[in-house]
Amino acid sequence: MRGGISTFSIDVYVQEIEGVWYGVAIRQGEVYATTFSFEMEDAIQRIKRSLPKRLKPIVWRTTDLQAYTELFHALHRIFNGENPEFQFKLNMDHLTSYQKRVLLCLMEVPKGYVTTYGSLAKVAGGSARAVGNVMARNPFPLVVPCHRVVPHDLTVGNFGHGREVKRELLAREDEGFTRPAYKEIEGRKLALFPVKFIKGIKQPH
DNA sequence: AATAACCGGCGGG
DNA sequence: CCCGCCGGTTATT
Repeated sequence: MRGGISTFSIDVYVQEIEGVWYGVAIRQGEVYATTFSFEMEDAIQRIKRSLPKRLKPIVWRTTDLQAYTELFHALHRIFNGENPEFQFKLNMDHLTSYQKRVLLCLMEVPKGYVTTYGSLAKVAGGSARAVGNVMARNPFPLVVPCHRVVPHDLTVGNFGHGREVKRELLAREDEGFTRPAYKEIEGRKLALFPVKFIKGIKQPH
């Protein structure tokens, strides 16, 4: 192939659980992308968009409960506001160093809290705008919780799956926290706000 | 390789 | 509300 870098195939699996379609891209035991959608085709398209050009996706629809049951169910549990162990290795080799830095910081935001684009930028570098760019292209939605990033006025803000879905995800993640907190990352403070602080989040009663 | 256009934001008036 | 700026990424030349 003319001395160029060869292309590799990567397996893309989709599976439906309780009305939600989940998708994962896996190669040699490592996860390259995850997604969810309410339509199978959309889930496949979202996964494909996340993959680097040189990876040729091969799509499988899995109904059998074998290799990746645990992975799909972890995604489904996060979707439902739970906090499962996630022991699969994420492969971020195809991301820029800035994307990796932002996503790794974001993984420090625990369920029940949100942070802001600006605060994430202060910790990870770049600007709030740049953080927004990273969020918009997050290859691991749910696993890397980009739904936990909101504008600094604590409105819900935007979301690739629609802001109503973002609102619902956050409402289900409520842990009853009532005070802001922060997490120290490399000497800088990442702001954490209870999900209750977000404007328009339904209170459970 | 260089430049422009595009945003899931912010902050000041 | 408006506006200038933000800075990484992608599209265009």
